Amino acid sequence: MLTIKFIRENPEEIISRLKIRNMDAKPIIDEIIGLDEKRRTLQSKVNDVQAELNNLSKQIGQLFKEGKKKDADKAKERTILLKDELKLAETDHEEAEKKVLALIITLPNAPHATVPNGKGAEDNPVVLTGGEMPKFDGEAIPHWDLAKKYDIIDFELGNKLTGAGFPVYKGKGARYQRALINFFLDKARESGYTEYLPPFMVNEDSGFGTGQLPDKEGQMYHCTVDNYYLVPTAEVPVTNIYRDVIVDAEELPIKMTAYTPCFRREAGSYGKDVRGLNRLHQFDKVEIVQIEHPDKSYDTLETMVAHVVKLLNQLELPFRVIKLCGGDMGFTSALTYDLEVYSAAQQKWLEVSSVSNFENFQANRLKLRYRDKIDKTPKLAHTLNGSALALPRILAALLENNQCSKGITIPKALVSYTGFDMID
RNA sequence: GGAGAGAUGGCCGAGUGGCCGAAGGCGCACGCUUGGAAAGCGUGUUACCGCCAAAAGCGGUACGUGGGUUCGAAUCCCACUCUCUCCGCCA
Repeated sequence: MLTIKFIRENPEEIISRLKIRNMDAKPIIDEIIGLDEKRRTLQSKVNDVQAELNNLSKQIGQLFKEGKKKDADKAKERTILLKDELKLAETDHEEAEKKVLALIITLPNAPHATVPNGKGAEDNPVVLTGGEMPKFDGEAIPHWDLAKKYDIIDFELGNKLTGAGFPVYKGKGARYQRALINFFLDKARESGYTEYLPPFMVNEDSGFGTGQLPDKEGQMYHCTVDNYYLVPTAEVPVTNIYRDVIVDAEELPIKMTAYTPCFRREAGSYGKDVRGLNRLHQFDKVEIVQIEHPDKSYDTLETMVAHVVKLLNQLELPFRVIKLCGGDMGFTSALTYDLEVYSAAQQKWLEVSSVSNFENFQANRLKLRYRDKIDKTPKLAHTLNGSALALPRILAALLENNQCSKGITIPKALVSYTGFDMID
């Protein structure tokens, strides 16, 4: 959520930055500013009446004490008038406030000035590539067939137990998952992130804090009996640790990592893209989250991307980093890098990580602030997060790219985690 | 699931209708003291919103949440939420 103060003070900047999202925000910004002005006028009115009322009440108490009942009764009559006036002004004020909020909440985050223009995924520029493309003599087998051949992932069994999109990992498949989770958590810890193991369900306040609610509840599984939501990403519980918190500026940056399963209803998903591990209702992911000083958040974003790049190098996967254009960015982000790995058998790039700076968009909802020694008033912090990494598509690429006549090899960096160097 | 207790500032905790944004303590900051520290003494220390170009200042709001009674509510009434304790069940 953008702050009303920033909108009020920098309307032109907001409008031009939202233009990067191909959005003409002028009408709505104008409306917000107009309503906010009205709101402030009404607040002054409310304040004045309330002040007079407070004064009168004090006087009445005093008069009673002095036994001047007549004067007190006279003052009481005046308060009756004032109370009506107050009620009216309050109602109007509340209404204006609600309208402002309702409009602001529809505004996506303002993209960073360096976000490229573009309509959709095809316009995202590649900013970095790395790793070696796999070469095969014959046809590479897609991972869903490999999974069956080596009996490591059972999709049909998942259908039986739950439904589509809930695969069952088995034997070396299950161990491979566990190895990857441990590997990712260890690497994050080595980079200075504190490991958390958060709840896998969150309440409504947490859903609102990171921006999943109120609009996107359809994407989360909802336990209606208790009104809890299954986490769609560790970002939600981990970032919400700092909801309603004021931290000392010296504590920044705060670096956290967590593994959680992620649950997504993914209402709109189609056809061949959802085969195998490409799109699931439940998947595993290690997330990295940082809370940072506004002056440093963009440098920090780069270090987070570098961390993920390092992981992909260690996994020996061919990858590319793309910068999302305005038309392809998420609602809450100011700047996002996606990291993709190349899948040999599917012959396409698969998104395995998304690293974003949200600036103060989440912090404003979370009321996550920092305080520095010089200027004592708390200010909104910046939040960032990224996948490091999401497992299923990584596993898909690892299976497909490392297949050979004898089986599927395991990257060197992982062998000490898996306890085996070949799936056969 | 059953019974009971409770929710006040960064923390502990007092406050049962006005003098309470809230005693006292802890913590924190600054100063004095000291060779240095501790102790001691003194001063200060909530957040949000509005007015103001800004600072100062002024006004308003907030004692779990929402409503009600009253000229006036932390305090009385109603509803809700959450927490804790005991019993039951259970990994």
